[in-house]
Amino acid sequence: MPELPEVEIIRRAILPYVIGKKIEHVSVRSLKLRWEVSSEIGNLGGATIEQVERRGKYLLFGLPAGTMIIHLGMSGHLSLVPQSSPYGKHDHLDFILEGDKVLRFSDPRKFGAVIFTEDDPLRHELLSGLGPEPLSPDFNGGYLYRETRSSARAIKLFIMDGKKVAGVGNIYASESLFRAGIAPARPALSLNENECARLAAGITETLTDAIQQGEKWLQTVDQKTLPAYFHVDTAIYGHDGAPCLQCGTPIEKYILGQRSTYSCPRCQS
DNA sequence: ATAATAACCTGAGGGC
DNA sequence: TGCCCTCAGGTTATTA
Repeated sequence: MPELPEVEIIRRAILPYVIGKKIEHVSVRSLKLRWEVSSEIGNLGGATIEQVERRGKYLLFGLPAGTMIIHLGMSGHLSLVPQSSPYGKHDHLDFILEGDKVLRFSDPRKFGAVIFTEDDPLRHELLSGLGPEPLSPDFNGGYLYRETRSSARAIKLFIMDGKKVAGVGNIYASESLFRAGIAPARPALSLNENECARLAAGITETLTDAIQQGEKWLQTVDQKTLPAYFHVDTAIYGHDGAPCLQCGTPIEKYILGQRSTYSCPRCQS
C-alpha cells in the first residue's frame, strides 16, 4: 500500500543499515512477483550497496555492477531482521548483509517487483516514462496547467497517472484535492491556472506533511526493524460520513476509476 | 492517441 | 466455525 511518502520513509530508515554494507548472499524464495525476479538478483552476493535512491515509488539500490530496482506494489514491505529470524510465507527475498542484519522483502499480494539492470536505471522501461517528482521544482502549477490542456479525464485519475507525476497514489490524491478545494471528478482540462497552482501546492504540501509524520513515527520505532508502515493522519480519506473538518458537511465516498474516492461536496468544487 | 476496463494475487473483515 | 462477498495506499495489458 505504500505511496511516495511511505517509500521515502523506508528508504531513509534502512539507509544507515545498508549503505556501504556488503551483501553476503541472497535467498530468493519466490520468483513470481509482478514480474519475475531478475536472474542476477540471486547472484548479488559480494556486492556492496553504495546508495539507495528513490524515483516515484521505486527504490534504486546502487551496486557496483548495476542497480537493483524494487517496487513494493500494494502490499510490499522491506524490513531489517536478525539473521536468526525465521521467514514466513510472504517473505520472498532475503538480502543477508555483513554483520547481523538481513534486509527482507515481503509482499503477500505479489504486486511488487525486484529487478536488476546494469544500465542507467532512469532509462529502464519501468522508469523512463515517469513524470516529474512531485517534490521537485519541475512539478508546479504551470506544468500541471500545460499537461492538463489535452486531457478530459477526471483530475484525480490524472494526478494518479505516473506518466504525469510520479508517486501520487489513491490516498494522497484524495487528500491533495481536498486541500486544494477541487472536486476529484472535474475534467482535468477544466482546471484554470489558479486551480492548477493550488493543486500542485496541495500535492506538494500533502506529501511533505506525510513524510514529516513518517519521520516522527520513525523516531518512535525502537530498533528500526520496520515492522509496519506509519499510520497517515488523513483529513478526508477513509472518513466517509464524518463531518468535513472545514465545514462540517458529511464527507462523501464514491468510486472513480475503480478506486475509492473521498471528497467534501461543499469545500470541493 | 487517449481513455476506460480487466488482470495480476492474497488476506482481512463483515454478514449470514 | 465456515462460507461468501467486498475491499485493499499499484501498475500494466488489453480493449474500445
